[in-house]
Amino acid sequence: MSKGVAFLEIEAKLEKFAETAEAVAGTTKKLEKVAIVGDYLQSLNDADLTRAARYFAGHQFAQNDSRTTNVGGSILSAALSEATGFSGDDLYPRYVRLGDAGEVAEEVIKAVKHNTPTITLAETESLISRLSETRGTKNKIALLSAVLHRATPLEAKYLVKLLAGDLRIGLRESLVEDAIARSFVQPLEKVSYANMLLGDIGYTAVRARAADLQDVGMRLFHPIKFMLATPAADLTDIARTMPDEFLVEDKFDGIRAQAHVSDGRVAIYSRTMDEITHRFPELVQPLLTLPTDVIIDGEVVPAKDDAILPFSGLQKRLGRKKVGTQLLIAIPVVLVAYDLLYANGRVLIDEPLSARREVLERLIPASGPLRLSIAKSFNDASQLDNEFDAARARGNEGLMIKSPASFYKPGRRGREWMKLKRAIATLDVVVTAVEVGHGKRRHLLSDYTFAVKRSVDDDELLNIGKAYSGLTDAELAELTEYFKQHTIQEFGHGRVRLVQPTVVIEVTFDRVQPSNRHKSGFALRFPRILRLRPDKLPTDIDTLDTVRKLVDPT
DNA sequence: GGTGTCTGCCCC
DNA sequence: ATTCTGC
DNA sequence: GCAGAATGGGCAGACACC
Repeated sequence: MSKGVAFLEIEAKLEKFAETAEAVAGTTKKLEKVAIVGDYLQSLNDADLTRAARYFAGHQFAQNDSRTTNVGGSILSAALSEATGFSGDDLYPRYVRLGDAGEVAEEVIKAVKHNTPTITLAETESLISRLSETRGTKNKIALLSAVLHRATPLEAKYLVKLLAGDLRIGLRESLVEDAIARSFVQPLEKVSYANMLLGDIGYTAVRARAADLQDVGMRLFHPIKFMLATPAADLTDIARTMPDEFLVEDKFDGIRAQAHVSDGRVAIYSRTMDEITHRFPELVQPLLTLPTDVIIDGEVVPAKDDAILPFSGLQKRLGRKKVGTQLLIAIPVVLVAYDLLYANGRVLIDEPLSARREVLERLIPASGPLRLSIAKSFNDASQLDNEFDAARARGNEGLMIKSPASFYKPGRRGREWMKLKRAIATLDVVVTAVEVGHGKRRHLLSDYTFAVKRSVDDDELLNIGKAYSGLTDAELAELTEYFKQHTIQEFGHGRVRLVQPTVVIEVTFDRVQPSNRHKSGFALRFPRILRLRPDKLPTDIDTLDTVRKLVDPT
């Protein structure tokens, strides 16, 4: 409880949280959002401050808490149905119209109930916690519907949004940090640094209010955020951004990993700062043999000796509770180390990359299960074409280009690090089905399923992927009208439409994989739309044979 | 026991 | 992951 | 330049249902 502030001891209501969220959603101005959230947070006692800060950041639990509710659209809809008497068939068209499960909940609760606000943030926390403990879909539905039964429209709206995993009010964790910093008069950098290391925006808020952020420093086994790279458009983009001399490494297609080693203990963290050590047991021993305590940044890559294996193999080791011996033999992994954030009792992130690498290179061997990423110095971006091809020939994805002067900026995506990837090809395809979007795209048919044709003389269309990204809002709006007029058949109350196959688009992707997802027997990795091709007829599109030639060996 | 559906601050 | 948009 | 929003595919695990 906060010190000597008795009037704050009243239990916070979900209704008030929801009203505040509505006010945040009501403006697009960040400073206004931050002020609204900040004012509200100040009015809460410590326990509720913890909860509200988490919920505003869109989290059900603290980041360092690995629990999940395993509640999604299906359970939310069933619980809402049970609480209101509306059938799934009543709810579905509303979802299509409103594009947000929370808004559906608000609308139907308003229609059938006249509850007064009773739900507290404490109860909200307990509901979420019980949902994570409850086994069985039916039990989860019963638990949730009992709460929705006595909820006001606004309470239901934000309960559902929270459980759906996204508030959609134009507020992310970084703005919550900003609100905490401003309202408790602490430097923003200190707040976000503390949040990262504490792994809980809620506890961070409490510490910020108590002006107790000074001794939150980097510690082993508290992961820090990863520095990210900006995609390079082309080589001139690199040339104009990088200094005269820059470092170039292969870009590995694996899992980004941060390894902490100290005192006979090893922990490996993923980009979302979850501990993933148990999935890669073969890396523990090599890390333990290091002569000093370290925090290493690198990539877990599937590899047999020097040969890099495809990413698809590695996926079989993800999300697994136990990795069996067979899998360990079939898909061995190595940790390719490319940065060093801590060593010999010293924090290195505020030293230039060149200095960090110097220490790293003395520490890590060139080969074996723990190996060094080779960094070459270049002064001419035009030489990167060859280097790129060489990286691809080695089984890697492309190149990373880094300024040797760059400090390690946790959580930042700057231009001091760039990544170069290249699409292997593009395909001309025809749109066969469209779907409505969500949130602010709820009025648009924004999601396109597309097909190639079976062969040069067989026009049978075979779906191969889905994409939305790449088109502007204006193009989406225009296509929405067009597709409404060229719909063959509607499904799911207009959520999905089969359309006349007339719109040709050019799509790109990182690779083609065999898959059962689509009728073609293939799927695309990272599909995106390059442009509309009004100059092409549906009969001009690419064929399954073309696709086959692009398939990655797996 | 086999199969299909839903879920994940999943991983990319 | 990628991409577009508003600030 | 940054943050936010909305979107893709594949995988294992947990369940419901047969």
